[in-house]
Amino acid sequence: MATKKTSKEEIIKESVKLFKLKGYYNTSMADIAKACGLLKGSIYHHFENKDAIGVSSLTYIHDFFVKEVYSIAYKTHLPVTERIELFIQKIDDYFLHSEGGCLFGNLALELASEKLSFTQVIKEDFEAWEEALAFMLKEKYSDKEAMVLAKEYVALTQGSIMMMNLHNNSEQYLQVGQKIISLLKEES
Amino acid sequence: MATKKTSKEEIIKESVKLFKLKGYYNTSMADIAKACGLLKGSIYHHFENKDAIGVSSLTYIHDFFVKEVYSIAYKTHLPVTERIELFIQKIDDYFLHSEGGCLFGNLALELASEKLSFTQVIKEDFEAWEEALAFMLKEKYSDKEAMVLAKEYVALTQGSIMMMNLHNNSEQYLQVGQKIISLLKEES
Amino acid sequence: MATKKTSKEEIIKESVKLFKLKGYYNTSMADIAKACGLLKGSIYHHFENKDAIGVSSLTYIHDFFVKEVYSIAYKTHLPVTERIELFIQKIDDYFLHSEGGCLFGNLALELASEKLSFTQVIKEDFEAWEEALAFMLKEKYSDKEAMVLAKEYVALTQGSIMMMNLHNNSEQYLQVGQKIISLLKEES
Amino acid sequence: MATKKTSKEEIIKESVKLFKLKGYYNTSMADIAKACGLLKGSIYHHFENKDAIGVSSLTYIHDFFVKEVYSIAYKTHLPVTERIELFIQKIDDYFLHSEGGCLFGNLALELASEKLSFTQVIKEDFEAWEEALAFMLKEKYSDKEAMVLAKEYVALTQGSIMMMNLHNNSEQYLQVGQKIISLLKEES
DNA sequence: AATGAATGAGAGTTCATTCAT
DNA sequence: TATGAATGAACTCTCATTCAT
Repeated sequence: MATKKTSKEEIIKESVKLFKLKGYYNTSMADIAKACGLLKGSIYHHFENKDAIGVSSLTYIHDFFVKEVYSIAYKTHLPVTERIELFIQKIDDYFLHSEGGCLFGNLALELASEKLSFTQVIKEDFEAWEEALAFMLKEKYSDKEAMVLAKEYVALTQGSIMMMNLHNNSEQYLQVGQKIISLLKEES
Repeated sequence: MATKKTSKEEIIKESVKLFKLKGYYNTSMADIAKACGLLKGSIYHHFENKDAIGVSSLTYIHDFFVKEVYSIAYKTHLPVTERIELFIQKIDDYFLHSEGGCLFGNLALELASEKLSFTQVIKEDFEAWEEALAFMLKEKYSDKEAMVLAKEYVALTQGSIMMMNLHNNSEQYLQVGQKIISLLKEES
Repeated sequence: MATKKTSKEEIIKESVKLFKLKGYYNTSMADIAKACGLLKGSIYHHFENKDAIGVSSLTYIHDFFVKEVYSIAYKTHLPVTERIELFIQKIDDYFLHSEGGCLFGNLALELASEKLSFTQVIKEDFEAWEEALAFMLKEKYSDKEAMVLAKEYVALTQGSIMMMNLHNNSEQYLQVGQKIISLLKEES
Repeated sequence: MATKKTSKEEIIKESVKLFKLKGYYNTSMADIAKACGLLKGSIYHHFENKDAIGVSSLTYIHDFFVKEVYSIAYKTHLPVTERIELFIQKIDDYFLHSEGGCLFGNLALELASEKLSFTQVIKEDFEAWEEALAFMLKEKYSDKEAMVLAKEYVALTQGSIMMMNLHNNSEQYLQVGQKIISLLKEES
């Protein structure tokens, strides 16, 4: 479903990389422009300002996760054990190859109290993630239990990405996915 | 004209608040100075540069946790159930009243790949936290299991603080501490 | 509100004037900008930093002297007496109308032990000057004598410019050129 | 005739060293204080401001030269050949061991058009130097010739110090003194 | 006399943004 | 659409100077 690969998308892709690695404030418009082979003035043909790039970057990643990952939870023609494994697989694939960790987590901590338009998208993503997980967990747990477990596992995943990022070491991270899977696979 | 006798510790305290709420790059020397009732130039009387304030802020909080929190784990004259409850109590007290979340977590995500002198202190703190937790868990679990659980709970705590911060809602956070306590209190 | 199309060369020309009159450290980026009708931030569009302006200024003057003055020495189709007169004429023309003296001499004394990239260009210029003079003097003197005389006359010229500058009086300076000419014109 | 070695003199001595090596504007009050083992605020007990240190430094060196060097010219109970040799000897002793060159020459070029109180002292020194030399040269040359030669040799000395300083090489400098001596010693 | 905290101006530099070409 | 020159505000940091202690 890859779309036109417009310049706009290229700018977003490069911005995502930079925001993850360098942070939002520490990434300049010149950094973004350089990464795209442009001059900084030229970016304003595509985005109104830096914040617009920030929001678009978050939305871009959010859309990817909704379409490619969270949607898996709702493919009820597949058994839930298969769905949860696919779900975790996709998430692991993404974060184990994502230099700089998770854009949502990073910007959540850097900008939480300052840029409300950003936190809005971040919250929406985390909620979609939690709901998708909870939807699957409800096959075995009560609605309330499922939601609590889902929230816990999203938080744990974010904390693990933070540690993985800090230590440049993915060992610990991997066990998170397996724990989630086992929540549904273990015989009760 | 002159003399207000601002101490290094005062500057650090104000900086910690600002760094947590606004982030590192988004906090200016003028912001810090203003919070201390000084002009921006005056801060350089106390700190060589902004990075020195950053490292000192991290070290200040780290020292507090080592002395006031992590040390509890090693007070072996107390029963482990009492120690873990005190330990969690102290951590909860801190983070439930800490506007802007956890300085270590926030700066870890904002600066991980950019300021190695910062990540050094952050790593040290997380390791001290993990070791203190593991030390208590070893009363009931193998050395290896204890360390795995400790790492998991530190990550989970960080992730929970992130969510609490994002949603301005402490509900979910509180259950993390209780889960850790129950790891040691439940009859096996 | 933009666009005045200031060229690099314009900035260099104004900088040379200012550096000669006020010295390097005492000339601010704002001074340079103002002389060019710009704001200080705008200069960074043309030069990476102040030192780059300094080196470019020295190089600009050096290139002028190489092309317009020192080259005269090597126009061997002209008799040496004509060459030396032209050579001295050009140098006099320059320094008698150069407010603030000689950029090379001034910056040599202000920055000799601090900015090695500057002293490099300054040395190169003085050496080119000495070699050009020596090349002409070799028509009447041995290689060694010619070089000694050349070095002496460059030093004397620099000292004379210093005095001319200090006293706002060109009398003494003018005799230096005549002495050099007479070195080649007098019957031995 | 060494006087009380007051703090004031110490500050001047350190300032002279720093001004010669780093230039006037590039030497901060903190630099001077540090060199004296003081804090920068303390200097203001001895000097009203930085310019006062600058003028005092120039005057200090000027007084030294008047008393120890230029005075030699007027000791008419000695033969002029002995006087000129002593004179040159003293000057060579000074400049061959003077890191950073000549304070008068350096500040002349850095501050000529900016600090008139400085140029005043500098001019006075150079004039005293020229007059002392001329006084001796008058034994063999007309008044006018003597003055012209004296001015020429002071300028040449300054130019030579500049080159010596720039190249970190004293070879060429030494011949200047000998040339002056030979002006009086050669049989006509 | 010396200290050390503070000042206030200004240094060099960066940055998001604008806009004529 | 892209460029590149310019803006103006803000940034980190330095400096000469002041003054209560």
